[in-house]
Amino acid sequence: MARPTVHDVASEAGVSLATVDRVLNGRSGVREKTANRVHAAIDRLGYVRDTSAANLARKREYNFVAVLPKDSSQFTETMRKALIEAASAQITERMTVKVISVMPDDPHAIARALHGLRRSKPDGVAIMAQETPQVRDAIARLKIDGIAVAALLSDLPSSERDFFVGVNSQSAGRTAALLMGRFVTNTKGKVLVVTSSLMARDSIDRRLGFDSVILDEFPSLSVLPSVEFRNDPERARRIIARALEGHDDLVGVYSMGPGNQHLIDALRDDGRLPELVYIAHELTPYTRVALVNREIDAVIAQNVGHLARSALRVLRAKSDGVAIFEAQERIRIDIITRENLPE
Amino acid sequence: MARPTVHDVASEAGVSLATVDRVLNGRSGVREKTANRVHAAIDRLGYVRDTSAANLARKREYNFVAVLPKDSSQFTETMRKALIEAASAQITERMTVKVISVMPDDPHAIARALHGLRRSKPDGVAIMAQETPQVRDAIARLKIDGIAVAALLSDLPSSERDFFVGVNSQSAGRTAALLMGRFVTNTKGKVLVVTSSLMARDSIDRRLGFDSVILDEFPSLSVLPSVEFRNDPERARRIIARALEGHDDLVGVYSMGPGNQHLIDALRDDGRLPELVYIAHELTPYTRVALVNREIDAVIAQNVGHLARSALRVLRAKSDGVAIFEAQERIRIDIITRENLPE
DNA sequence: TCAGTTTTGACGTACGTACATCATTTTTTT
DNA sequence: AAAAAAATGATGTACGTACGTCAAAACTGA
Repeated sequence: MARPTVHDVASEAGVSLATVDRVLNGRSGVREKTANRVHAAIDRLGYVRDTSAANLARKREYNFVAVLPKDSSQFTETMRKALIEAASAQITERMTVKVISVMPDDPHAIARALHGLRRSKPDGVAIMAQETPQVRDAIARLKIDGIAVAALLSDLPSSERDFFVGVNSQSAGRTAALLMGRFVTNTKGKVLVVTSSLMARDSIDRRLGFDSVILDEFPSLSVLPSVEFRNDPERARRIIARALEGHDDLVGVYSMGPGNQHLIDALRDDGRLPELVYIAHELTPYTRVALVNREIDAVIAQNVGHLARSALRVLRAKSDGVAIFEAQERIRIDIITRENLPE
Repeated sequence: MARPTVHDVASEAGVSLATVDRVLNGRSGVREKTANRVHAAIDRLGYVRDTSAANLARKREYNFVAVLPKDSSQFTETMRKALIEAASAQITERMTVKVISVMPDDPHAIARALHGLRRSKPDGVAIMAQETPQVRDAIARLKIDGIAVAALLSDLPSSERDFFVGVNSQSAGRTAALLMGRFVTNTKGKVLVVTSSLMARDSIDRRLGFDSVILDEFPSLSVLPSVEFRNDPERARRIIARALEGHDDLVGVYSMGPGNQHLIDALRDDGRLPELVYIAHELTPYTRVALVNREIDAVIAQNVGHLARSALRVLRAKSDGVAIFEAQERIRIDIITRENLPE
C-alpha cells in the first residue's frame, strides 16, 4: 500500500481528521483514551508524518546562524565556505544560513554576539568557540529562547548545547601518536609538539591523547614539552631552531594546531625536514600541498563538508524536535596521506 | 524577501501562471519569445522550484532497487544494512528501497535479475557487481527504459551507468602500500598479497596501485605474487603455511579482499602474527575486532553509511534530472587504525 | 435531569506546485 | 479579410499537512 496519510489514521482510529491533527500537533482538548486510539492506529499503519508537506503547510523556514572565529586561518575559511555551500545546496529545503565572525580570544565579544542573535530569533545556532563561563551563559540564554544550539568542532560540554558536531580531540591525538610511532624509523628519538596556543582545550586534549599512546606503546620515543608560537612566524622560527639545535635526535614533529606554514618554513631551512616525521591537523590548501611535497607525512582531519552538513541537519532536527540519526552525524577522524588525498 | 514562487515569476514576466507552468515543465505551446521572458524573470528573481511542493503535487515516489551479490561476506551484509537504514531514514522523502541478491559469479543471473527489474519500473537501480558484457547490456536496457543506474563500490566504466559511487581501487591499493611501507620496521623483507579471487577487477587494480608504490618508494620490500584462496578456509591455511615456510623474511600481509577471518586464523597458529604488518580492506565486525586485538594494523575502508546515502541521493538526482552535488558524493578512502576506529 | 464543560466532528483555507480543461486572444495561412 | 492554427489566460482540483472556526455530541457534577 502507499504511505498512509492522516486520513488513513483517522479512519483506522475511528475518529475525525481534526482529532488526529490535535493529537499529532499536541493541541489540547483530546481525551487520553482517544489519543491512545490514535497512537495505536499510527503504530498499526506505520504512519510517518510527511515533513515536506507539513513544512509547506506551516510555511516553515529554517534560519540558522554559524558563529566562527574571526581569525585568518585557512581552516576557518574552509569551514566558512563549506557552511555556505551546504546551505546553498539546501535552499530547496527552505533553509538559510548566516555566518558571522567574532574575535576568538574575547569571551565577552562572543557572548555579546550570541546575545545579539536573540533579537533576530534564529531557529538554531552553530558555535565554533572555546568554552568559557560567558559563552556558557550565553548558550543558556539561547536555549531559554528555544533556539537550537550545536557546538561545532570544539565541544562545549558543560553548556546546554544540544549536540556536538566534531570529533573527540583525545582520540585525534592518539591517532596522531600511533602514526608518529609507526612512521619513525629510528627506534629512539625525540618528538617536538607545537601548537599556536597552549590554552585551547583541543590542544590540551590532543596532547593528552598523544602522550598516552607514545608512553604506552612507543617508549623509545620521548615527547618534548609543548611549545606555542602564537601565530608569530618569528617565534615559530626561533622555536624550531632551538629544538633542532638542542636535540640532534629529533625524529618527529607533531603540529597540533593551525599555522603549519610558518613551522614548515622554519624547518625547511634546516634541511632535516625530509627525515623528520611531520604530522599535522586539518586539511587546508597548505597542508594539502605539503602532503604532496612530502613535507607533511600525515594529516589528521575531519571532513569539513560533512561537518557543515551535519551541523545543519542537527540544527534542523533539533528545531523540529525530531530524533537525530546519530550514525549519520558521527564524524570520523580521517587520516590523510598523499595517497588518499581527496581530490 | 521570501523565496519567490511561480506566482512571482508570472507577474514579473507579465504572463499567466499557466504559461510559467508550461515553461517550467517543458509543455508545448509556448512561443520562444515568451519562454525567454519567463526564463529572464526566473533569473532576475532567483526563483528555485520548491521540490518538496512539486513532489507533493506530483505524488512523486522514488522506488529504488539495490542489487547486491549473494555472498556470505560480512561486508555485503553491512552494505545491505546500511542501505536499508538509509532508506528508512528517507521514508519521509517518499523513497523506498528494495535490496535484492544475485549470485555474484553468474553474469547471466545478474543480467536476468536486472532484466526482470524492468517489469516493476523502478526509478533507479544501484548495482554492486563485476563488469561483464551481460551486465553491460542489461544496464543499457535499463537506461533505455529511463531508469537511473548507479554503480556501487565497483565501477562499471564502460557501461552506461549514470554515476559511480565508490573509491578508486588503485588509489586504495596505493594507500595500503604507503602504510605497509611505513609500518614495517625491518627495512628488508617480503610482503604477501592475498585475495579471495584474482579475477575481480578491484583486486587487480588494488594490486596495481600497491605494487606501484612499493616499487617506487619502498624498494627494500619485495611483493610476492598474489595468491587466491577462493573463500576456502583450508586453502587459506595452506597458502599461509607455505608463505610462512618459504619466506622467513616475511614482514607483511596485504589482504585485498574479504575473508580476513580465515587468513588470520591461519596466521595465528604460526605465532609470527604479532610481528607481521597486516593490512586489510573494509571495516566489518571481524576486522574491527582484529584491529582492537592488534592482529590487523590498518584497514582501508569506505564509509558504508555514506556509500548507501550517496547512492540513494545520486539515484534521486538522476531520476529528477537535476545536478549532482559532486563534493558531497565523493567517497573518501578511509584509513582506520585502532585509535580512530568509529564507535 | 439539567446546565455547564469538555471533547469531537465537519468544514474551509492555505502552503507551492502540477496538471487538466476550456475560453480567449494572437498569429499565421489562404 | 476570413478562417484556421497556435499561443495564452483563467480557473479548478489535487497532493498531505496545518490551523482556525463553529456546531454537535459526549461527558461532568449537583
